[in-house]
Amino acid sequence: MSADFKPKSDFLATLMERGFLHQCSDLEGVDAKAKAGDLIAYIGFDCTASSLHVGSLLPIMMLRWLQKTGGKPVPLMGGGTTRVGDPSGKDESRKLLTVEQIDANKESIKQVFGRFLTFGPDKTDAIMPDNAEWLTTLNYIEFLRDVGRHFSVNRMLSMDSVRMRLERDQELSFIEFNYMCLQAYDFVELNKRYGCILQMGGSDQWGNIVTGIDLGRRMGTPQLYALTSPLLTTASGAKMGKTAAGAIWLNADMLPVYDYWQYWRNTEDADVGRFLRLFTDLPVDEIRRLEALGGAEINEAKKILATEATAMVHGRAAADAAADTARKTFEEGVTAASLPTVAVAASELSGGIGVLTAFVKAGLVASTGEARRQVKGGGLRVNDVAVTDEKAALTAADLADGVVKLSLGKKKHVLLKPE
RNA sequence: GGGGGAGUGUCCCGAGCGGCAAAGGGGGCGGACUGUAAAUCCGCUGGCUAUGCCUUCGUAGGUUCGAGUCCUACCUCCCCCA
Repeated sequence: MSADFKPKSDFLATLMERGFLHQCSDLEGVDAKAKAGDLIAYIGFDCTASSLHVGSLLPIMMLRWLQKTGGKPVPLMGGGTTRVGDPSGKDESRKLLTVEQIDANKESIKQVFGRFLTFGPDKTDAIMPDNAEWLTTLNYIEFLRDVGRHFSVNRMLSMDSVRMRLERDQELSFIEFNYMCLQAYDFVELNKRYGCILQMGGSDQWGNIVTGIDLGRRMGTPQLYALTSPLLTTASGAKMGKTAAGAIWLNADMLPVYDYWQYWRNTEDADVGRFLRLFTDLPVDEIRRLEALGGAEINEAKKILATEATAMVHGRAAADAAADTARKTFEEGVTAASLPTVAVAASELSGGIGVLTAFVKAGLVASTGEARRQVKGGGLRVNDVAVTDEKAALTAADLADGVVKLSLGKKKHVLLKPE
């Protein structure tokens, strides 16, 4: 887009320099607001799971930079919209979450934001409203009269998200058609309540955000703005944050810190520079130096990426510990006590556990059948010795320093600890 | 309302004469090669108390020694006509 635009504000300068900017409704308008120091911006987050995952990291980082450059970040919890259920996944028979589940998820998600943003009562302190506050009390008739009349169905039909569905003859439910109305209304409500003038989000949110701006104009808010970030994929085209083992969760109780560190450590060469810019606070000059490293030296950059990104979510100490565990495990071949640990009953171990079962217990494989196949392929190791006999049993004799080290492939290790 | 078509291995796409744990991809996982990368090559990709047993092809019945495959009803989606 406007590559020739020269931002005057630190906020936009940072976003552009680090690769966060995909589209903006009015660069100069946002720039002026940011420069003046009264930019209040929000991003909405779903409460469908009890943790956010790596996919949400990019928007969170945008809020972080906003705060660092003098703006006020507003992460909005979708407590209300989640009750309706985002219908975008096509024939995903979406199970409606109970209100209790949503509230529990919300509480769990909140913790993560504390790592990235400073909350409080001051001007640039973050606040975290929940759209349930205003959505759940809406009256249908009133909503139609006050808000619904401002929506032009003609215009909504012309929007990409809708048009593509219609052109492909795919089902578009009424509720989904309404989703953008609710989101647009959020924007207006946040403006009235908190003076929020900018909504950010992924590039897929563009249409919804612009609809909010439009609604705002009709309902008499000041000029509102939209800003989106690019859709993130790895250099090989895979979606960020999903692996076969599951999503890369941000909460430590859903994914061990060590595994989180490993996720970043295994970044593809071609992504290192981009990810350093997006997911760490390192100065851009430093990143330029790191991404220029060639051959095996790029691994140093990956370790820095992993540690910095992990420190952001889990704290510096935990990140250093993960880095240290990795160094011992991979570079020195030593069993580090801080590898992810799974407890087993001591009595069970003394009686002997089948190797296959042990690997299932450790969570390294999903079933004994899979374990069996991995044995055939030479993928399982106990205390760094390949498993060849699937009928073998683990006993107390296999304990080394009080634990049994189980490995799947070269990278995944779990310690089995009797208790 | 009438006519036509479709729903397959719980990641996705997709073949499937009445003998089917079900072709082929993609994705994923393991192995080799490397640098814990990419690319490439090879293997695996329903479950279990495992030379056998159990569960899978929209749902429920039926025909048959035997049904993903044939019949009936129902559900959902798509197309054409009204």
